Amino acid sequence: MTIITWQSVQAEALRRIRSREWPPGGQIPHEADLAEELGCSRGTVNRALRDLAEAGLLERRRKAGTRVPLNPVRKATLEIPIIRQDVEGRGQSYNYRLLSTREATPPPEICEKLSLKKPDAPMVHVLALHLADDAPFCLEDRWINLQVVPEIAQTDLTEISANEWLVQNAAFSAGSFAFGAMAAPEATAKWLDCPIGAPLFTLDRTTWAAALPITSVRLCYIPGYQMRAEI
Amino acid sequence: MTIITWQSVQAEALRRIRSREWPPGGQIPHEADLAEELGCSRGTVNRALRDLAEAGLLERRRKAGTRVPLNPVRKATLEIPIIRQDVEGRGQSYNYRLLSTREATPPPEICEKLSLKKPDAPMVHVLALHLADDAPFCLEDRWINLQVVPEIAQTDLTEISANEWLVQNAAFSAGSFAFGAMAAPEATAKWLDCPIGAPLFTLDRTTWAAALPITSVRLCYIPGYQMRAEI
DNA sequence: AGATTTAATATGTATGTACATAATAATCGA
DNA sequence: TCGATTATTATGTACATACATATTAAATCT
Repeated sequence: MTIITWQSVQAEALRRIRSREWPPGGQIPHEADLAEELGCSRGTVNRALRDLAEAGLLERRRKAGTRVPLNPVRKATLEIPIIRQDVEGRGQSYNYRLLSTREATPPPEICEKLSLKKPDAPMVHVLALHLADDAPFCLEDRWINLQVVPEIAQTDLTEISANEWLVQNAAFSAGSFAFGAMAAPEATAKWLDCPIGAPLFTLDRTTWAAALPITSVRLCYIPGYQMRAEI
Repeated sequence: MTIITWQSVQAEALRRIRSREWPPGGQIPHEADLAEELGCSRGTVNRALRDLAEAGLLERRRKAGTRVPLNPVRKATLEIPIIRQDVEGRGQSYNYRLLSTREATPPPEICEKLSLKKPDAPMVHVLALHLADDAPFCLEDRWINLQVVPEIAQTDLTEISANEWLVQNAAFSAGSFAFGAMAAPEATAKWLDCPIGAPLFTLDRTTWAAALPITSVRLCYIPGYQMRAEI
């Protein structure tokens, strides 16, 4: 006799969804019925189905029951590694070069990303290059809010990247990402050692501590870079 | 007196992580201790911390306990909507145009994506344009494995997009995504009504039913498109 | 001392029970 | 018949308990 775990219940539910034994749009049996049929407790079924619902493969509503959605919104889990780990995970050696730091008033588009009405105080602007096997890999263009992390002004960013420093030293509460593409401007092309106008994959990230914006960064990856995710 | 829920326990744990009350690299109290301190059962603490661990904000190991990782791998949940929903979610009207369908032998790079040694059978090749407010939005270049979904050959893809048909009619078991950027080739530029060489955000997706590859698709979005995710 | 076995321990999970919550269905009154 | 109220019901969650599992630390043996 095999033991029933919530994983095995989940696997069986997945099988029924994929085999269309539970067709799209259709209602599936109640937790209690499934528990009896599969020979386990309702808690176990609940755990299994709850996870599937979180993944978007089922829709659950109190009293209404559980159904297979007609148009599932697939949720992919994307692991956003620190660039060092991304590079080292590819079996390449990681290196980092600080290109410039300065204190300046952020331009309007950065203010907008940080939800600041107007630039009331200078921020730290960091330009840095991440290298894989000593070849350019990713150009980082970052603005850091001095009002939230004033210590950054005294930090030697030649030793540790702003990315890593912030991850290890700034309490954050929320963040948003946006992926896109852009044509390499002249300065970017120079640093990434690619033709001007080359299509670059970009990752914009803004990070918050409660209601205070900490940092906004744009990462420009070398031509050909791909970011992968599993479903 | 406020009631303790697993959400409130999770919020308190998050607060301690972010406030560095539980510093990076440090061990946090045992479930049993936390349960006593917060006035709830261990099950409730377990549920709260388990979810945080799944999100990458804690590391848990049996006997070793729970610690705050030094270099958290942030996991962003990306919702991959059907393009129709993406467009309609932006408040625009969705439209779809089938540009061409044909049966052909897939080129080597498609075979590779589908993990096929060599093309042993013809597949369906579909080219389609997704429109937002009747303007080009996204060009779809798809190959579909006839051996897995032969019904696609009899389907009228002018009415329903291959994307939607497959979501609703093909049982799938796994998939992988890759995001990137490319320069618009001449044909693509023509359909998307953008300059040749314009930087395009691309999404490659391959879908499987057990060990059988169902489809491989490349979506090319218009210049300026961004895909968003929250953390 | 070094290797192997054994004990201790923190998390992982299953169960039964009880009640909460949300949404639907049924009922009743005007 | 319509609208408001009241039951009903499926999922959501909390708890206590028990045991499983993985891992570490201690103990034991050679």
